[in-house]
Amino acid sequence: MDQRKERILRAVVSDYTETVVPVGSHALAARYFLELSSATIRNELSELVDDGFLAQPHASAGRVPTDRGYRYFVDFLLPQEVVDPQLRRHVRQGFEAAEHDVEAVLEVAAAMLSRLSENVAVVTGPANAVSRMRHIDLVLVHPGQALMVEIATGNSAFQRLIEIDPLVDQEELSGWARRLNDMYVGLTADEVEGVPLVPGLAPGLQALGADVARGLRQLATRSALVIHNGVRNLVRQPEFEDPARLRAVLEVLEAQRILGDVLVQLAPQAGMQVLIGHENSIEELRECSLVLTSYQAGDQLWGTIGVVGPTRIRYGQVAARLQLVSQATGAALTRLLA
Amino acid sequence: MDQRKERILRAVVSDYTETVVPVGSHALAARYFLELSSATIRNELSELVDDGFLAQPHASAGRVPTDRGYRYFVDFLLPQEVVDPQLRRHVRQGFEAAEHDVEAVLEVAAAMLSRLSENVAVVTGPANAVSRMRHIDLVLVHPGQALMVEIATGNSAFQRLIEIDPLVDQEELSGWARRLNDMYVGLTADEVEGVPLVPGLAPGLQALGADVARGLRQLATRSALVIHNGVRNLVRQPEFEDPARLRAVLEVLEAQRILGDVLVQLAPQAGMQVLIGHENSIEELRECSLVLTSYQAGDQLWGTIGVVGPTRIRYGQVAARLQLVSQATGAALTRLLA
DNA sequence: CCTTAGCACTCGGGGAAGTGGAGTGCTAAC
DNA sequence: GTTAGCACTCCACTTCCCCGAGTGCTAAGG
Repeated sequence: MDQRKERILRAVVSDYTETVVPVGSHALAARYFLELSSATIRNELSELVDDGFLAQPHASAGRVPTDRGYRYFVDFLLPQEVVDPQLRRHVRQGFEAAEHDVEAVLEVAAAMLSRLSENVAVVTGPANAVSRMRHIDLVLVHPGQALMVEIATGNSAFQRLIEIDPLVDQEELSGWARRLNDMYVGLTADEVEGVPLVPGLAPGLQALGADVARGLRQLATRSALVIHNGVRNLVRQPEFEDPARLRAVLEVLEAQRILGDVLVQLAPQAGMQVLIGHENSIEELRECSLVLTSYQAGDQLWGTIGVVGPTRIRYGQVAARLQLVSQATGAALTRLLA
Repeated sequence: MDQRKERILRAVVSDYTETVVPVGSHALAARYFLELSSATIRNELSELVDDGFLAQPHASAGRVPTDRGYRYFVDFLLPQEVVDPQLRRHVRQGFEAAEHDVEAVLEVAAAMLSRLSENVAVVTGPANAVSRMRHIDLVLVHPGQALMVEIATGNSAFQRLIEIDPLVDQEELSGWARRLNDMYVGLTADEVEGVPLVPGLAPGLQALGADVARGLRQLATRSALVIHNGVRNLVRQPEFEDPARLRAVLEVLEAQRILGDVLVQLAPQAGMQVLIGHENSIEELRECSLVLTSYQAGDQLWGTIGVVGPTRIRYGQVAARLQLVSQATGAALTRLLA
C-alpha cells in the first residue's frame, strides 16, 4: 500500500466518519487533494475496493470504509490525539464527588466516558485480583440470628445473616469473631476452606468456616455486573435509525452477561484494544466497534472499561479519552481503597 | 357519563392499546357493539370528544384516547386483572439466585419487571426509614490508617478509611471501637452529632464522631441511585420511532437524578399510583405514563418501583404485575435482611 | 506509464401526482 | 333515540419521473 493510497484511505475514513455519507471522488479531490484530479482518485478508489479496504453501497455511489479499511486505519494511520488539558482537569474533578463507594466511582466513570466519547460506555464491575480476608465481624441481631460482616482486601464488604444458637450473646459472639480473625485473616477463599477443623471449638463457630469462604468467594466475583451508560447517544446515530438494529444492540447491553463474558475474557490483555465490526464475537454487535482498556487500582482491583459505537466511531479521539478516563478511574479507586 | 359511553370509552382504550391505530366507528360496531349501528357510535364518539376523553388526530380519522380519557379509564373502568399463578411462582423463583446483596435483588426486580410489563422498569435504591447505628468496628490497615466499618439498622454496612495517629495499634483501636459503640449505638446521624464532646477522650477518638455521623447519613441516603431496565422494549413502541422523542426519554432515564427526584417525592404515598402523560412533572415524559408503587422490607427499608411506558400502556396488566414484583422484591429483601 | 478531460451510463433520493379507502358529519326517515 | 344514506375529507401509499452525484471507460497529453 503506497503512501498516496494511505492518504486517500485516511481521507475517506475521516470524511465518512463526519458526514456518514458515502464519499465520492469529486468531494475527495476538492477537499483533500487539490493537486489531483477526480479521475486519478477514482482509479485509486477502485483499487482500494479491490483490496477490500473500501466498499460501494451501490454501483453509482461513493465509497465507504469496510471493517478491513478501519482496521488498517487504526493499525497504521491513526493520528496521535492529544487531550485538552482543561478536559483532563475536568475529568479529575468529576470523580471527586464520588469517592466513597466503588460502585459510585464506576458509575461516574461510565457517565463521564459516555459523554466524552459521545457513544455508549461500558464498565465491568471490580474484580479482586486476589481477595484475601482482612477482617470479620459478628453482630447479634436477634437471639438466634447474627450478622456476619467480612472485609476483604480492596476494602469491599460483604454481609450475611447467619443462624446461631439462641443462647449465644454478643459477648460470646465477639469472642467468636476474634477467633475467626485469628484463623482466617490473610487467607483466600480456598485457603479458608482448607483450614482443618479445630477439635475444641464451639460447634456454632466451627460451622462458620464455610460461610466465611462463601462470602470471600462472592467478593472476588462481583465483576459479573456490567454498567453501561450513553444509550441516548446511540439513538441519534444514523446507523441505528432502524429500530430493529437498535434493539439488537440494546438487547446485548441490557443482558449484561453477554457483553460481560466478552469483556472479562479480553481483559487480561494489556493496553488498549480495538475490535472492529465482525471482529467481536457477538452477532448483534456486528456493526459496532469496541474500544477497550482496563482500569486498575493498585494491584488489588481491576476491571474493563470501554466504548461501544458504530464502526465509524472516531477511533483516535475515543481512544485518547478512554485512556484518560480509565486512568482517572484507577486513580480514584486507588485513593478510595488506599 | 352514562353506561354506554363508558363501554365505548373502554372499547376505544383497549382497541387503541392493542393496535396503536385510531379506532373508528365501524371497527367499534363490528368488534364490540354488534347491537348498535356505526352512526349511533359516531354520535357517542363525538360527544366523548367534546368532553375531552377522546381526540381526533385529523378530521377524517378515528379516535384516540386523551390523557383525560386514560385517567377516567384507570379510575373507573379498569378491569381487575388476575396474575397467572404460574407467573407468580416464576417471579418468586427469579429472586432466589440473587439473595445475597441488596443491589442484586433490585437489579433482578428491574429486569423481571421490564420483561413482565414489556416496558421500562425503574427502581430507586433502598432508603432506610430510620437509620440507627447498630455497630462500629475499627481495623488497622497500615500504621496511621484504619478502616472504619459501620453497621446500621437494615444491616447495611458502610466502610471508610480514616487517618489516625501512626502510634495507635490495633489493641488501642479496639478500645476506641468499644467506646464508640457505647456512645453511639442506637442513635441516628443527627443524634450522633449532638453527643457532647467528652473531656478525657483520646484526641484521635474524639474526632471520629463527625466521621461516624457522616457514614450514617450516607447509609440513609443511598437511594440516590435509580436502576432502569427495559429500554429495549421502548424502541419497538411505535410512539418512539422518532429518534428525537426516544432520545428525550433516554435522557431522563440516564440522568437518574431527574427521575429519582420525582420517584422519591411520590414515594411516601401508599398504594399504587398512576401518572398519565402530562400528570408527571417531567417535560420529556409528557407522552409517557408512570405506574408506581413501593417495595418494603420490614419497616426498615423501602424504595420506589415502577414502570415507564407510553400513555397507551396496559394499565391493568402492568399494575397487577408491578404489584406482584414489588411484593416479591420486598419479600426477597426481608429474607435478606431479616 | 501515470494523469487527466470527456462522456455515456447508473442508480438512489425526493418531489409531484394520483388514488383508494377508512372515516367523518349531516340529514332525513323510522 | 336510532339508523341508513350520502357527500365530503384527508391520510397513507404507490407510482412516476427526474435530477444529480457518482461511476467506469476511453483516448489524449505530459
